[in-house]
Amino acid sequence: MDRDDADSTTPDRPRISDATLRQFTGYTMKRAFNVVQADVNAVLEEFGLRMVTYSALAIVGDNPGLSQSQLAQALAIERPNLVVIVDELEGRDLVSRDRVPTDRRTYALQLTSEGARLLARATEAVRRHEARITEGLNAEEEAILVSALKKIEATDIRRS
Amino acid sequence: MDRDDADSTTPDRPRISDATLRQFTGYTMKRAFNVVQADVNAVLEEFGLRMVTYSALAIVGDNPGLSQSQLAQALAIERPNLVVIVDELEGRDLVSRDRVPTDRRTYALQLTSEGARLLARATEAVRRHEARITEGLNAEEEAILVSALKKIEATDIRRS
DNA sequence: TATTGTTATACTCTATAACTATA
DNA sequence: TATAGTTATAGAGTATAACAATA
Repeated sequence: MDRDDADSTTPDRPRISDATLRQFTGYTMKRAFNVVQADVNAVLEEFGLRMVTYSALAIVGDNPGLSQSQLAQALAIERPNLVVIVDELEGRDLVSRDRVPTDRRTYALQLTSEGARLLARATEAVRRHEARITEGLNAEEEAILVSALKKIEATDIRRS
Repeated sequence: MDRDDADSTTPDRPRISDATLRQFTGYTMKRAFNVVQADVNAVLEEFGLRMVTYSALAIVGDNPGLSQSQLAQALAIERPNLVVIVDELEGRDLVSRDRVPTDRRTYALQLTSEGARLLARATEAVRRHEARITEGLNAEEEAILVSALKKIEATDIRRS
C-alpha cells in the first residue's frame, strides 16, 4: 500500500476526512479498540488462543466449578456457540467437564493443571501487551479512562 | 428455588467473577463498546442502516467524489466487501457511482440528495445516542477519555 | 506490469429453533 | 413444564485469489 503524498499523480483527494464520524466518542472507541484487538489477538495466537478462548480460561480460572450456561452468560455469547469453545478447550486438555451429582444436567468446568499453566503464561503476555498499548498514558489519564469506560458500560439503555 | 435463600429474590447461583480480565483496560474497553454498539445499532436500524452503512454515508458525505478503494481504506474493510455495501446504498438511491473521464477504472462516489437527507437525520439520532451514552461524564472526563483513546489508537504496534 | 472494481469462495462469528436428558 | 447441554443451520462479517477493463 503506497501512502498518498503531495505528488501530482494523485488526482484531487490526497487525504480522506472522517470529520463527521470523529465528533462521536463511540467512533473513537471503535478505532482504538481495533488497534487493541489486533495486538492482543497477535499476542494470544502464540498460545493457540483467541480473545474468546483466553477469556473463557480466565473466567473458569476465577470461578472453578461454574456451569457452561454461567460461562456463556459471563462471556456474553449464546450457549450453542459456547459448546464448540469448551469442546476445543477440553480437547486440548485445558478445561475439564465434570459431572455434578446433585444435578446431572450440568457440567462443572475447571481448569486442568495445563490449562492453569497456559492461562498464567498468556496472562503475563497480555499484561505486556497492555503496557505497550497504554504506554502513552500517565496514571491519572488511565484511571479516568477506565472509570469513564465503566460509566459508559453501566449506562442504562432505554429504548424509545 | 428449592434451596432456602436469605433473600427470596436472590437466585441460587453465585456471582461470576471476571477479576482476571478486569485488570485489563482493553477488556473494559470491549465491555463498554459492546454497550455503545448495541445502542447505536438499535438507533440506526430505524433508518435501515448498520454501523458500516452509516459510516460509509458519512465518509462519502465528507469526501464527495472519492473512489471505492479510498472508501474501503477509510472504513478499514476489504474492497470486495465494500462492493456489496455500495451496491446496497446505490440500490436505495442514497449514493451514486459516477464514471470518471480521466480514469475510467474508478467510480466517483457521491451522496444523492436523499442520501444527504438520510445521513443528516441519522447523524442527529446518533448525536442523541452519544449524549445518552456519555451523560455520566463531565466535560473534563470526556476530553481525557477521547484523548486517551486517540493515544491508544495511535500506538505504534511493533511485532517481534 | 499495476490498479479499480468485481466475482467467487471460504472461514469465522453470531443467532435461533429444536432435540435429549434430566429436574 | 422448565432447564442444561447439544445439534443443525442460517445469517452476518471478513479474508484471499483471480478475472476484466483500464492505466
